[in-house]
Amino acid sequence: MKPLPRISDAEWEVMKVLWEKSPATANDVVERLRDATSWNPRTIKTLLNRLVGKKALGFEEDGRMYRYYPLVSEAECARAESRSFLNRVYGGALTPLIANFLQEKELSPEEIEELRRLLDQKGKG
Amino acid sequence: MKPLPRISDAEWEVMKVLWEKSPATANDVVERLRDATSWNPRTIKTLLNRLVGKKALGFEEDGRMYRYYPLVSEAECARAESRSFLNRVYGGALTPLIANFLQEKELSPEEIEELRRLLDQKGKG
DNA sequence: GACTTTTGATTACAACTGTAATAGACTCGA
DNA sequence: TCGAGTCTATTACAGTTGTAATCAAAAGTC
Repeated sequence: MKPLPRISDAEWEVMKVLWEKSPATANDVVERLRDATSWNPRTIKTLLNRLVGKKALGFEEDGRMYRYYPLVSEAECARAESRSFLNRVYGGALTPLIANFLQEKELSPEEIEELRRLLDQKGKG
Repeated sequence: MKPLPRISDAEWEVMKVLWEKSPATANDVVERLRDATSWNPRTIKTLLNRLVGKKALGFEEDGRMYRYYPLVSEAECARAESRSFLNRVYGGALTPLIANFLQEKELSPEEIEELRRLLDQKGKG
């Protein structure tokens, strides 16, 4: 298992864009972040650069532009982040985390049903 | 609602000790972290200091020693961290987060039962 | 009272982050 | 071919974090 790069908050936003659709040029990313953030395009370029440095992104040159794409999957990053978060805040215990979230978030009946299904499956396995 | 201080990873370890039992002197904290970490006592003093600066901890003087105690509760910090984590990694959606955790963590039948109970309650509410 | 020990306070310092600005290379239109 | 625009690369700079060392004050020891 390759060691995952540590992706910061701001960098994560950039990764999300590229996980959603890639490859994409810097300008594509800027465009797709325009609504969600108020970042200067320079800032986004910097983040792209750092992510390349961390080997979270790769790119192909296309003329003088780069087309960036993820080198790590969203799922594996999310898992890694989740683990470290769970350990840090809840000492690794899943139940209190979920209990806490359930308490404060509204869930649609469909979501509740979905989760119940997952639990059932877990109970059987 | 008072704004919560941002508590870093290392600082969180220190907070956990004080959430568990306080007030405690710096040396108490050092002692109680000896097993869990390999930090130099100086480092722990620094962290205590920073946490006081951030108003996450308060202290009473006891001679030339301080007795530290939390100014913010573990529950509120955990909630705040959870929210920001959920937003960052899962775009605020609870179901995928739980699904992800359920997938990779082992749960005892009791835990599953407990979670099912929580869900039922949620479904009714 | 002078010296050592102990405790918090101050200072250190590099890596990482957020947030850009500037520089250098390349391209395209005139 | 020359200037204007457009990319990426490099540099900037302050705040946070991890990880301590040093300083200064107080307190106990001889």
